[in-house]
Amino acid sequence: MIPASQNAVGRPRASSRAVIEDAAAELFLENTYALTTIEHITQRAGVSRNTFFNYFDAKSDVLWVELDAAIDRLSRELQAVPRGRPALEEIRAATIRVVSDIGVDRVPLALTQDDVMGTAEETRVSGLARLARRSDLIADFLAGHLLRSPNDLLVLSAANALSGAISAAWTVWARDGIGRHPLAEYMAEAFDVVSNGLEFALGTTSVAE
Amino acid sequence: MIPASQNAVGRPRASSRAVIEDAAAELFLENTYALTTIEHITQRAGVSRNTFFNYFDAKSDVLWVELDAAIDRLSRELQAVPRGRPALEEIRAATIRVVSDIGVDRVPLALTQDDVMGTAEETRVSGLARLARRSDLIADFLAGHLLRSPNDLLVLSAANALSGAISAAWTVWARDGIGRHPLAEYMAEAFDVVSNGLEFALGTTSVAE
DNA sequence: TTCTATTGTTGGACTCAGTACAATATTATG
DNA sequence: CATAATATTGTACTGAGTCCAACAATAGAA
Repeated sequence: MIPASQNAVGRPRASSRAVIEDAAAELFLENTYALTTIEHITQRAGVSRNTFFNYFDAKSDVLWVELDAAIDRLSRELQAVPRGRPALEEIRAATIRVVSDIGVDRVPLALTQDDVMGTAEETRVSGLARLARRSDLIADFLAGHLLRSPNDLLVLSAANALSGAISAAWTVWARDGIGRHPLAEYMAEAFDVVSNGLEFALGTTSVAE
Repeated sequence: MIPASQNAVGRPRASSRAVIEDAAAELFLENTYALTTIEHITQRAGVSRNTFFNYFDAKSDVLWVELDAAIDRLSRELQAVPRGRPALEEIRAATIRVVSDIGVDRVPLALTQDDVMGTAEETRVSGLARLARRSDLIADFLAGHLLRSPNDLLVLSAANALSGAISAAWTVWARDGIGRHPLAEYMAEAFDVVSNGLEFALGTTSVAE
């Protein structure tokens, strides 16, 4: 409930959205995601409970701010691709472009601090919604560029597989500890796996014991 | 609240679980998933609200009974595969085995009646949890058979891609209208896409306008 | 049969996410 | 300064999911 006038002079007042994000990030780390209520967050942020819902549709949205932004960018990048280009290559290039400026600073909360925040299940489900959104984007793109229906089995399989691989890159990057290698490297490797085929990537036979 | 004694003589009393499932299926169709409360379901089923939670952890679980069973079976099938076998082939075979006896009768509620039940978003999120579980199964299997970590990027990418393709097969099968072709056929095609590689499946260049 | 342990079912009280809507404050714009 | 647009708040509500203690039903042993 600290009024803006108590801020240092001249300093621009932080937007409610940013204040809420910061408060949430702190509390998730202190008390885990599950034990943090929206009321806690808004109390610390010094706003009313309803203000939270002005900026987020769900508690879990705060976890995925960065990823959502990345998916938004991917969407714009894909829309900008002219027809006639090799579809798979363009998806790969767009994905890596979007991801290449994601550094140690801007990372989805959920990914890096998953263990700290406990209850991976809680966060996973909401994360999966992002996977689905990305699948939709890619499916639409593929459908447009291959002149097929977005409900086509080939299109859907490919879109889901690609989105899954992208997810894997994010996940492993985070688990390895961001900063080891840039995310773009993981992304490229994950793409290769599905592009070239699992048959090729995994080999035809598994390791004997 | 109808006591069992009012049932026809000799007929074995239906388990609460089945009664709840049936009531839910009816109500979802009548009023959509979103507008059906757990109280509605249990009232029609003639049990108390708490009994619902004896059998299901969440309202959405009722939608996925069949799919959950299929994933359980997949898990058992994979565990039974001896070491040294070609991993990808075995996953493919196990998946198709599991799916081959799924007919018009036993279908996840959520898939077939998605439009009827309205609000696909609601159902999608819970469905994604199944995709994740299947990814985990496959990742564990691959890790074991390739002697790699389940957190390995190759393993995770492959697992996610496969699980995504499997999802696509279910989805398209349902959208096409079950009964057109057996699910196993869709499944085989979806597998081919990721196994042989998207590069191959999609071609290197897209269609020009 | 009767006693007993186990399992299934219920009631009740509770927390919290998310929604709806009207009222008020704040800011921008003429 | 007046007015419109936007941000914020208060209040009241629904419904999912949890917890726990009480109670009913059933099976098995004696």
